[in-house]
Amino acid sequence: MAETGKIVVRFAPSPTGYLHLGSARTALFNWLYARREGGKFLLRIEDTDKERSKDEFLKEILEDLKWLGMDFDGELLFQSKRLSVYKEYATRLLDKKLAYKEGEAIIFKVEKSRVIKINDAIHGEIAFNTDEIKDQVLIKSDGFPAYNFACAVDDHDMGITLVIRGDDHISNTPKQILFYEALGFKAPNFAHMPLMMAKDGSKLSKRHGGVSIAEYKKEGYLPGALANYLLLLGWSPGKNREIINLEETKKIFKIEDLGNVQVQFDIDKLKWINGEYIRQKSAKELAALIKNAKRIDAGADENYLERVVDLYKTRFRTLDEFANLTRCFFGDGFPTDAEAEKKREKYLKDEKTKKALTEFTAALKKLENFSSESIEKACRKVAEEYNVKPATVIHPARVAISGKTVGAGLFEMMELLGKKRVVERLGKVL
RNA sequence: GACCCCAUCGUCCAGGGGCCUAGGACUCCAGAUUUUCAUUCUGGCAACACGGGUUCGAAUCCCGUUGGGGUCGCCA
Repeated sequence: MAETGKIVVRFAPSPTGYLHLGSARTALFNWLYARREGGKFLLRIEDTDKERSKDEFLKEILEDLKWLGMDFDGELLFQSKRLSVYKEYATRLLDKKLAYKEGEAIIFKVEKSRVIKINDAIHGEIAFNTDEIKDQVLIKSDGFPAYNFACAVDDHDMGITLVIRGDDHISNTPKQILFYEALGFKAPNFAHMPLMMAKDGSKLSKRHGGVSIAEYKKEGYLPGALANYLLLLGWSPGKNREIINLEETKKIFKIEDLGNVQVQFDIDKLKWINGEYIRQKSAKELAALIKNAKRIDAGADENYLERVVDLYKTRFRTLDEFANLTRCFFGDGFPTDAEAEKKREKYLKDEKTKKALTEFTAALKKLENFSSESIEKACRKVAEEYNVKPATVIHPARVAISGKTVGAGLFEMMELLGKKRVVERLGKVL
């Protein structure tokens, strides 16, 4: 199967769960390495756990990889379809007396007091004494191969030249090397990447919020931004650069540049990067994304949606944030924040302010050209008449029309909402 | 516990013997702009884990300690 002289790497998920942030990062570095070296990026499905493997997980994993921007070469390889291959190799070891049977299972006999050395591309030399390694199951009683055996056999058969995987596999490596030796195969090279932990240094888990790529997709993170962030964990483009896309990265990525230090996932930085990517996109592109993801209920007019996006472009870092921020533009059922309501009431307790706002509302009603410019003119005029700062009118007005104390410029918001809705909403609080 | 990996601001990354009174980014704080928020701009807080060596000189090399992490399944 293997072409000589060519770089071949693989990503080998087991379809027993969704694609995890950590696995996605591993996949990304594999993909980058393959693309940079002009090699192949293969996908192998490790579905030897009959109970836990599910089609829906596989489907989602494939979808998420694609979403993040990775493509793979060749056919998918399913371990569950290669049972006879593993059995044959195991039988070979049985014949050579390197393994023995225990019931239906086939067990590999580990020779004691040997030193197995790995030359890891990230960690350098790592040595193990085989005294630390127990005899290894090759074929389980159910006829399925054990993980390490299937992994070694497949990496060989697929012609893998470099295995890039997490540090949690370091201790599996000497076992696999033993299998390569016994089978008479040349072992691939290895690169073990330090693991990703939660922000507090503990294991990345559900309690720390999202761990699956699907969740970030759902919350409205952009794939390029997520990939960019993951890239920065253990790698750097240099020159103090932070924002870099996959296209550019695949031209400069080198496996030697991978860090050997454990990293922590920081949602704040991800959000910042996502915000950067959002600001790079046009309102049109963002509107399309928002529409596709059904982020807003109303079947809003495209042009209108684009204008809302434009107004809020610097104010949201995820599509979810956009949806929460702009509910008042897509129907009258928007909620009013408790704090905002308090502020509005406080403003309107002042008689002068209330009168000014009433007058402002009346002026708006009479406006023929409901543009932000003329709205602003009207606002300033009223403020002057009542001898109050424009802000005194503006703040309660914003709460009235949007339910929030924060948002875009009031006059632009009003123009976009249109006279009818604005006057109605102001009337309700006066 | 045994074996293995790791150690620069809270986090990510740069720095790999003199260029380091350690640089950038996120976060946080302050200021400017502004109708709020955000954006943008300016400034600030904040780190070489500790102890021994080696060396004229160590964040950088070596050893140890401590700390964190991983693995010890007929899970993958």
